[in-house]
Amino acid sequence: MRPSKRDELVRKALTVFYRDGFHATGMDTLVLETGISKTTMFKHFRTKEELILAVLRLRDENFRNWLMRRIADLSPSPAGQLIAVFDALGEWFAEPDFRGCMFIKAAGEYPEAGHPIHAQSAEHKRLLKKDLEAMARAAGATDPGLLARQLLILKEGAIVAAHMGFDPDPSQAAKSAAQALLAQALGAGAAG
Amino acid sequence: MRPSKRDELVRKALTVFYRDGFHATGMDTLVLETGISKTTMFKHFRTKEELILAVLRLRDENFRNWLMRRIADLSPSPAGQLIAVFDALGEWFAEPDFRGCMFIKAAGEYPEAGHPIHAQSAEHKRLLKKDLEAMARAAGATDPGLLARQLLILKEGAIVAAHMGFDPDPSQAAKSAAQALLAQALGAGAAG
DNA sequence: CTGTATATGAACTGATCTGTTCAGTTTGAT
DNA sequence: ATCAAACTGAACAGATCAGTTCATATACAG
Repeated sequence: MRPSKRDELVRKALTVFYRDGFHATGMDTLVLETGISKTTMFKHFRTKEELILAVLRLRDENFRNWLMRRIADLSPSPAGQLIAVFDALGEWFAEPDFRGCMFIKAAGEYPEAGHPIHAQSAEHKRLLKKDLEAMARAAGATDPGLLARQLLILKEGAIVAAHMGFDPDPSQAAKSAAQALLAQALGAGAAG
Repeated sequence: MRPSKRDELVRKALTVFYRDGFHATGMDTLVLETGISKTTMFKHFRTKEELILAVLRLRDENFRNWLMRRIADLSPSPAGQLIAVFDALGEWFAEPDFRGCMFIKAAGEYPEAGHPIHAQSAEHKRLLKKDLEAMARAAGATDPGLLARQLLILKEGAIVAAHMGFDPDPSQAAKSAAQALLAQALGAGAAG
């Protein structure tokens, strides 16, 4: 348990960056909000960017683990789990501290594709797509790649809708769309 | 043509904010990139926030006008136009300066729902939803509100996918999903 | 030609930004 | 008890932040 201060910093910085944004959060703010000295911060991370990258790594791990475990709890079958994704999203959206997707926000604040923060955010989405595609294949979809892409697009759209508040129940709207797409992807295979 | 400098400022500031982000763009950068003096800027807008709001108003007008005209050119029927939305998106994604949705980014950088910039960004999406819902109603969808919400979620997801680059052809994936949803929304009406 | 509105550059405020330096303190293992 | 590693606060650097001030310049209408 040696590097506990580092983990504590990353964990607490995550909540501040998520709440206020990356550019809007200064290192002095992090000193106040984490109670960790600036000297220690810059001993563990040479730059703010490195800290952000560590935060995003933690977020990726936390989020994907949470989602996969949640949908496994909600449904035993791969097809059911693909739909349960949107029930899990609905639970997330209802949390009082929900502020949208940290990776979408990171990619927005660092908009160049080549920027490390942007690239790492995109990687999180690619990993999600791989997870969905494996489930779509296990469910017996005719084109698991396409279904995974469509469901991922629905997921990202629902998150944006929930954060910006222009849809009264984005997870439900996305879920009904996902059901139609899944039925089509399974039905076509059975019929062909 | 009296307030031409003001319009010029808003137009040029839009490209810089869109390219680099809001917090990342300082007023001195705008002086360099627009060639307009800081004194003039702060005569037209009392704060940076007011300038951003004007930029977002222009962006809303430009984008919605462009989208509606483009889909009207691509298809004569409401149902065809709902699908053409995703062809139009594909053209936008292919532009070299494409950097995602300015309103999603604005809402990300100003994450509090009550913030004027966040609220105005959300309003843009609500106006888009109204446009889509009118088209869905004209197309004869059983539940025009639901179809509009689903298509809007697909649109936002496709934009995120295009910006973050985790889908090889997001507009096509979203379009095929939209076709399935539209067919369901029209078919159910004909069958019932 | 004159008066008014608009635009300009440059300097300035005071705060905040990322990152550094340094001298001293806490911590934990041996 | 000792020693090294980790942590601390505070001051500092130099740049940049939003926004102001002021004296001057340009444009245009009567």
